[in-house]
Amino acid sequence: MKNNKDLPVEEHSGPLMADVARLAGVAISTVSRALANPGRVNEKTRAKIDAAAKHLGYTPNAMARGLRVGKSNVVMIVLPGSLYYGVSQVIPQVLQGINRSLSQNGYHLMIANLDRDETSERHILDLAFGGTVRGAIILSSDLPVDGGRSLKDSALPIVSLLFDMSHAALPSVVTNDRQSVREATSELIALGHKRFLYLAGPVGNYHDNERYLGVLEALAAAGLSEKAVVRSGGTLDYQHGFQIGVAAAAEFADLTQKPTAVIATSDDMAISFMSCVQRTGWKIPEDLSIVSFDGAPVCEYSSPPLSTIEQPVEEMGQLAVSLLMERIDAPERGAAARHVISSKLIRRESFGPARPSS
Amino acid sequence: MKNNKDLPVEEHSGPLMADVARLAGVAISTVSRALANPGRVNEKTRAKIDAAAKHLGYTPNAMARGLRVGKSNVVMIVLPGSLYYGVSQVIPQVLQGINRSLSQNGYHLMIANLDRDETSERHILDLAFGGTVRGAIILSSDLPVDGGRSLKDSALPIVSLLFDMSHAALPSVVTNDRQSVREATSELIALGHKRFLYLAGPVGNYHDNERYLGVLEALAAAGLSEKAVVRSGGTLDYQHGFQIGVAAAAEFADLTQKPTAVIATSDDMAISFMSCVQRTGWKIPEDLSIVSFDGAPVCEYSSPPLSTIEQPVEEMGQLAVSLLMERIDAPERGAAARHVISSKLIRRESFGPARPSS
DNA sequence: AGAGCTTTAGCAAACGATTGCCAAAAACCG
DNA sequence: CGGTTTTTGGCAATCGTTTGCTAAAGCTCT
Repeated sequence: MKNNKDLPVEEHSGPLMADVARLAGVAISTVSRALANPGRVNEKTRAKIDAAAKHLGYTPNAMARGLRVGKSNVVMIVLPGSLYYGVSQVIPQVLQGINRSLSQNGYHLMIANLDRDETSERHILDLAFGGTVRGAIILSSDLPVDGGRSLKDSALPIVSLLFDMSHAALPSVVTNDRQSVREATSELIALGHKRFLYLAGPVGNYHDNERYLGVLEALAAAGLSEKAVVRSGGTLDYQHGFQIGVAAAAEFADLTQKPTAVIATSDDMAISFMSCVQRTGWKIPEDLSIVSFDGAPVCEYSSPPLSTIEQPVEEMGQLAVSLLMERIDAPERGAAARHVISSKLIRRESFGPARPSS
Repeated sequence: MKNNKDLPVEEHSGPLMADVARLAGVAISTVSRALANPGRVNEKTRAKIDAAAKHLGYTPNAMARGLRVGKSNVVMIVLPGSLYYGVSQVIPQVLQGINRSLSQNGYHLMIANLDRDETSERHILDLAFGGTVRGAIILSSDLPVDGGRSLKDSALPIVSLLFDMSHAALPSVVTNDRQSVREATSELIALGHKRFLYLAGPVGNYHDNERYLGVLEALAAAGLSEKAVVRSGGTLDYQHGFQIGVAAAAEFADLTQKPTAVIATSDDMAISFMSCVQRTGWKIPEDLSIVSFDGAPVCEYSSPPLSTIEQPVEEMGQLAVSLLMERIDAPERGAAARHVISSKLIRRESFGPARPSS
């Protein structure tokens, strides 16, 4: 390395710990201890050091510390490929809940990905194995894989949010999708509805499974056949939320026996569905009742206001973080509990009694 | 440091560069060169090294590299306090555009903040001054400050997105808000509208300023007085988008001279406003025309479908990233251009000719 | 004042990679 | 085969912090 002492001044980052030590008139190791472990140093010198640090605008170099102690203060969040995946409208709230909790614990939030292509997978694993992140919160049912590496094999503390991955030894924070949908369906049945249209999410998706099962359970409990529900869609990803609703409306128009109630698995599809069928003369809720899922704020202002099952995503994010903190502090793989937070139906004008005629 | 050679095996992270070197039968420095600068090493040995690295699942430690070379591969995004700030619906798209471009350039995306309290400010500055991030994209008109430190003073390459901060020497990527609103307003005037209601964002907000000026310019160009427009709201933050619309609808109900056209500065407020005034018997667009701003996908499915001015946020994000990359490569403070990307009005059923009666 | 205590200085070895340097080895060429 | 070029090996310093250690210093208390 070329000795560049001859240069006028090095365009370095900022003041170093050594600078603080010099200014405070103490040893560099004392500065380190004062900053990291305030208890182990005399109050007076600690104050002196603090003052010096503040005066210089000193900020410890995170990479140097991270390298030394072998851990970082960053947590990454892994998203599913399609941003919308069923909670489109609530992503910002999820992030907010997570970020707030992380901040309180002194961590930073890194977005590992938004797409889920090969490049992204590699990036995610680089973050995990390159020591950049200390933990991960994953909102997806499949763990990233690239080349020989897999997130599953990393020693990284991970918790799953919105998807139940307790079977894969990941602590999971989920809502009681199935039960909520069952209750909503039962409520529709009690209102006299006997034929249903179910607007599906992508086939095989965890949330679609759960929610559809909820419908079936309610039918069974009421002594109705599975034939009482028509499944629509399932070929499109949640990403195309609005398109699903449009397609479903076309499908609805072709049905000879019209259902009297619709259960949608996301607000987006419910909104576009309503818009389309209303345009063809159907009245909601007089002709057709609708209930959907997500709890997007906009539902309150659709016409008619849309009943939706709201997930307390912010609370869920916070819980996910605190579980992650536990795993970081006590990295016991194994005991992966499934934490259920109740979602709840918000009743609005989009549903009512079934028409006597049908 | 205690010598712990007696411990069975160290729960280290993973394989080191030294392990790769050993397996490939080459020197550690050769491995480093092969990985970082593939050109400077024989193709055959490079292949051997690659194979060894892949076999071990080797991932270079980002913090060690970062410490050594004095730079990281992380870019942070600084958000305004309220998540919604006028582009609520499009935050995910913005992030997506930014993240995709960053990935292509080998960078990772860190969310510096979602709130904007004191803790967040400190975190942001820690990231900036602690060497964690290599650059920043800021979506806010005020730069973080904490204690003695200010983002302004950091040597960090920064670009501003959505807000024009070229006056503060930050390259900025913005839309032509004012012009778009002016054109939309002119279009309404051409349709015979003479009295307007303007649904304002927070007073003093850059976007609110620009958009309101657009309205005024259109009025002036048509020879109309400024009195032709009633300003509503301005006390609530964009965060409360829907509430602004609700409040504005109440205000609208009290007006003795009803406007025939409404210009809203965000889709959220337009949607809730429509919902409320429709409930009191007003017909849109027969009685009242509405145009809003943001280009949220949901507008296509409101009733009636809402005309809105769409901002190409993904494209803007990409441009912001490429500007940032330039700044990183050639850190010339100064020449801070303002890059304008055109937004455009999407015409839907929410507006039409003014009623002759008024 | 000396014993017993807490606090600090100073030293040095990490953490895991990058990089300049020079010599050794290998490959290439006529 | 000698000479030239390309490629490697080894060494050592470096990035900025943490941390264990020992010894020195400061303090309190009898």
